[in-house]
Amino acid sequence: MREKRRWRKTDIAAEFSHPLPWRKIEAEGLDCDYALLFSKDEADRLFKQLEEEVEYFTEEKAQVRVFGKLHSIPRKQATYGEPGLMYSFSGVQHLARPWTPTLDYIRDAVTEATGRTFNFVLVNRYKDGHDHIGEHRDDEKELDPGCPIASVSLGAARDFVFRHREARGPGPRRHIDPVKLELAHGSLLLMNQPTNTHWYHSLPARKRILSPRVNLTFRRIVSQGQKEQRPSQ
DNA sequence: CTGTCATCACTGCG
DNA sequence: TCGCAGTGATGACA
Repeated sequence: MREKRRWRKTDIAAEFSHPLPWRKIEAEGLDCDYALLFSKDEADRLFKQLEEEVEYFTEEKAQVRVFGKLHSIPRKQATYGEPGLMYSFSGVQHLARPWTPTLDYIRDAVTEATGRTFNFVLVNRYKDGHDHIGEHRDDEKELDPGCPIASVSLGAARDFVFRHREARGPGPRRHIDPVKLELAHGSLLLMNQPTNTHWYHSLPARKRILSPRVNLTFRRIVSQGQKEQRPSQ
């Protein structure tokens, strides 16, 4: 959540009529805020609507080469946002589709709750507990470094794990306990700076989970033009 | 142009 | 069922 901001009447009305009980999640270099954004009934409705609306990348666009072998990614992905926005991950550039009504609605609810605006969302669908994502950071260079990433969870609750970059891999430099939490149906997790520079996160497989989860990570992408604005000699 | 660095998901265990 | 170690070709960047 942003501390300093200009208050508007609509903000104040929203804050005092529906104050969200935020849980602060902190560790060395990690700063997150977690809250239940939607009631179960509303989250159920939004999940169903997204299952009808969202068009995911086809299998061939969702292949990645890892250690010399091609694999289909163990989940489905889609990107939506302002017309013309491009986003690159896993070495592939994707063009954002225009906002759907439900993504529009959820984006506005996140803005209402956080005072932040977003121009892009990455949708990840995990069809069951076999689908997962490995440790990574959301550190794409086109992201606005001052804007948190807002992660909305709908569907099956899943474990979520943060690990410090110096406490992972063979021969970790330091021992730092991982930070684990469960992302509930209808929840919102804000990942504030500098979380994504020091901590990797993953959604590990949970083979007893049989139902799908849809995750929306709202981001602010800085346009190419803005990025190139820097003082010249 | 060249070297360095980070990356992604699977298999094969324990 | 979970999680760790080990597996490298590719692109970004200085």
